[in-house]
Amino acid sequence: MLNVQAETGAVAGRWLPSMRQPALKLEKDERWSDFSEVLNLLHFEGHLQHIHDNTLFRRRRLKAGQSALCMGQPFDGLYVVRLGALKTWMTHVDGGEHVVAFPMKGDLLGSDGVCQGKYLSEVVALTDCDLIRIPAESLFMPDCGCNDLEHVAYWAVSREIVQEQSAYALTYSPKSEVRVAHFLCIQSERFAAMGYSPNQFILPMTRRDIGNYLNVTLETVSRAFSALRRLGIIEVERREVRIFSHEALRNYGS
Amino acid sequence: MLNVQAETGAVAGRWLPSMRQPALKLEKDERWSDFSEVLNLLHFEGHLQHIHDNTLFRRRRLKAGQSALCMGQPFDGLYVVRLGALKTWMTHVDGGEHVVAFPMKGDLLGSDGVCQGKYLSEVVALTDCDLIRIPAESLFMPDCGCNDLEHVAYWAVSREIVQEQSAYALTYSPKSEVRVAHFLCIQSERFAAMGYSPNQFILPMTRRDIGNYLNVTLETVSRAFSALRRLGIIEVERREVRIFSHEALRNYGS
DNA sequence: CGAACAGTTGAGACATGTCAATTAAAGTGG
DNA sequence: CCACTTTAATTGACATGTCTCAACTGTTCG
Repeated sequence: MLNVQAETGAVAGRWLPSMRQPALKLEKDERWSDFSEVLNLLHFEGHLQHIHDNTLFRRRRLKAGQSALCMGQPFDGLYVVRLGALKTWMTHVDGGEHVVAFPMKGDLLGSDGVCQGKYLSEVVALTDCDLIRIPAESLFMPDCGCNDLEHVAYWAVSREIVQEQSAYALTYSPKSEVRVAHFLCIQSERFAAMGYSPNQFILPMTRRDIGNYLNVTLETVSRAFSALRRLGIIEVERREVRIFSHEALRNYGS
Repeated sequence: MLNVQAETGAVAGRWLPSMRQPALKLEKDERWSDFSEVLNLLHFEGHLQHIHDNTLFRRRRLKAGQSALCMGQPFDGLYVVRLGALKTWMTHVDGGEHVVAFPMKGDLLGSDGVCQGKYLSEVVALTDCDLIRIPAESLFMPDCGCNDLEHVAYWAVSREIVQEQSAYALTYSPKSEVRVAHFLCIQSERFAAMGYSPNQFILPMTRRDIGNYLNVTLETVSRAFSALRRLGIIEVERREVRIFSHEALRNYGS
């Protein structure tokens, strides 16, 4: 029998009546993901106890513009991005929007919700998205033995630290053009890591979002794009970006 | 018998020969901390299975200027600051120093080392320090049942995410004086959380460190301090800071 | 006492923010 | 299907904040 303990009672109840159907069909059901898919998405390479865990996780579809997580909402689990692009941000005291990250396929959402039991940032879908929910109940189960899931979550949250530090370091460069160049480098690498082309991609976010991420105004971002275009390093037409020289982009400003 | 499995074989071996001494004396030994002290330092308030865990953790003393963790070193555990102040930084591609955090009493070190098995930032002691080591071996023990320690680590690493996001948001404000004012606010709150006076404290870091943290030059930090002093909001004499109006400091620039 | 370092302050250059005008694209309602 | 509005993006002119370079002071440490 398939293990559905990871899902909430209410949702599991909706599925149980059709349990007579063969398991094979369930595995093809697009509304569920299994443990191994989560591990693949996260690129987890550590060692686990119960390698073939049958736990299933419910997916959650989002339309572009829909909110994935809201600040202050009680923590109900972590989410792994299966498809799409999102924006994590916090509202500054003066009302300004501070963009923390642009989560994409394989990234983790909600890791700031563990320690206080509520989410501390807003997450919105920039494109249509598909998330996998790792319910809070299954993250820490006192009555079970070794918990692979908590171990993976621990590892993934630690990885978030690293990514955030990198992003933080991104805003270090004194010149805005260098920051934008570095931003494009990282976006390119992320698309490559997801299996897409690193030379040509479509940015899911606006100039304003990039500005709020790099801590500059949207006009400065736009001017930086234009400057890089004039130098022949990139081609940019609205959201579409083509990189001619990764080398020049990486070494720009140094 | 006291549980020393959390310590490495080599270090435990150095202790074992004196095991005939009464346990009471061991508890008073300043080189060790127990689980409950770690929980108190972290301000952990969640629920655990084995509330009275006798695991002991070895402390590590550092003189001001000594390195606590080095980038690239293999991950050997997490550290909880018991005393003192430190600086976490990463070297930027152009050789510049990007300060990530100023860990103090109750803060966690090394959380960026979990996912790749090596530390990704440098940590140096700004003052004499006392750290508590949570060894990597004890963080994930496959052969034991429920692992409270991993659960606490998971929680603490998540808290790091939040603190880093806050710090990140700190560099949001366009004006450097506002950033410095906000920085002083947060330092004040942290001293208060550690049981010290929020109105008067001594900064453990240089103007350059603050600048590398807030992404401005040291001269700009100095000028911002002077400006806040002229406004009568603070008094500052080298590292000594006295805050006259938390209200004015918090609302400065808005 | 001299050397190195931390910190303050000033003057000028330069980068970025602000405000504004313009264009293109996308969504809205008759 | 077509005005109409809204939003995203680009670009220019100007004001301003910050960086750079520099001089100077006070402290700490050999």
